[in-house]
Amino acid sequence: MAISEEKKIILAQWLLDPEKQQVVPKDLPTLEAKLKEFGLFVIYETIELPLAPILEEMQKTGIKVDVKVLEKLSKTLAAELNNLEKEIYDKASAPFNINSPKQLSEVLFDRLKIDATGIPKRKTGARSTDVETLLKIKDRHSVVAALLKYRELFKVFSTYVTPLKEFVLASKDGRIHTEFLQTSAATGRLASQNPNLQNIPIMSEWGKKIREAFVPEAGYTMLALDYSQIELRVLASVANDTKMIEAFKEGLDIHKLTAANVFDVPVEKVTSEQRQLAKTLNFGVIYGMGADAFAKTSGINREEARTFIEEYFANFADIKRWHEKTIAAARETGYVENLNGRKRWLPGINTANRRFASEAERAAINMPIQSLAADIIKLAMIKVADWLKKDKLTRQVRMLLSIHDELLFEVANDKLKAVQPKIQEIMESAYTLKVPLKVDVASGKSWAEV
DNA sequence: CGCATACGCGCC
DNA sequence: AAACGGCGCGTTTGCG
Repeated sequence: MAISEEKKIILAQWLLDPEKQQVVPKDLPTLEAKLKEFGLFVIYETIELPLAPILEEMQKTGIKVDVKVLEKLSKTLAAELNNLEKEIYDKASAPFNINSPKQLSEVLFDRLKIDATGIPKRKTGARSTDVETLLKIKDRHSVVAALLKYRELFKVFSTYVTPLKEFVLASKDGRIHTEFLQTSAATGRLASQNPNLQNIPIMSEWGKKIREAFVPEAGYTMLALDYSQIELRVLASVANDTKMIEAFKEGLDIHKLTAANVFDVPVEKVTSEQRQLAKTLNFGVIYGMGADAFAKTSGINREEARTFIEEYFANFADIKRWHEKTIAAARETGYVENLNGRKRWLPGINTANRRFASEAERAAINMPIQSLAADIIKLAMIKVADWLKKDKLTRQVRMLLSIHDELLFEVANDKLKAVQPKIQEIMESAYTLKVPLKVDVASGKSWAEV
């Protein structure tokens, strides 16, 4: 499948400047010369160009949705929301627009006189009404529990159930055809829109119910393969951290090992609380998290948070050095890049405004990790698609979705047993890091089951 | 009336 | 008080 010149131009322009900070050439020959000059031609030719027709094919394929499941869900939610609405008006002694944060904050803090001390202000000065705030004041008024429930259900109803129903009905073939965006994320990740199928709920009980609506075609089975801790593996490899590399090579529980190091206890003595804290630390390091954010998400005070972070960097010294090196390089050049040369310009990195500079520093830390993980899954998609074509399996195995570290397929039932380990193998060998890549596999009769 | 913004929230 | 990276999207609200 040929790629239009127009599409090539857009891809090239995006690689040269993912956030359109600069003026980039408009004609392909000049663009390709520029790509070579900036070391971007290889990912252009070996990743982005081959990926484009694969994404087109996935969009055309779509994913089957059982509308009846959604319709049933819709009715249940509508009824429940109706009850909650009445209960909230009753407890607030007056009707108001629950979906308006402005009106809600007035009801809670002015009319019902709930104590607003310690409640964060939004940038407009309004008192926050987000979930975190509501949880804080849950014990102070009985309306709050109903509000939390309402928020959760309304989100599911308005963002997922209703629009998804519309999309299936509009498509005529019983399938939803999302659009994959190849040039919208500054890190090189894919995005999905109309509808976004990369943010379908999974955590809540309602998430499972929604995912039950995503089903394979008759005679096929859903197959999901996801990279286990890919970003942490990329971090270990990119920062060349001896201790973390060793842990992944040995197949150890990385969060438990982190806890053992940070809390200076034997691995077998690590408590579940310590492991959870270590897990937050590990993720925080990928995002360039500071002590305040860590304290907040872990429910500890700032001093403890500082101590733990210090302890973390004392143990994973190579990661600390990599952070410093990465930020220094970004200040020097004005951009960061991953191992494959993919770049992101950071205009804020040298500004005097600490807020913007810190924001750029966190992006600088995150980009080489997130973007290499994105490259790896893109390469895996290309290799899987090549294999399917070579083995004439394109009818029996359909790639449906790519969700950052996960690939979803529908596979003809009689091919499942053979195909599953093959795709797993392709994904695990798609890229060579200093640690092994691990892929978890699951299959089932709906997206909920995988 | 359409559009941009603020707020809030789902996912990785 | 906030400052944890990357997205897309629904509703409300203010503006032209």
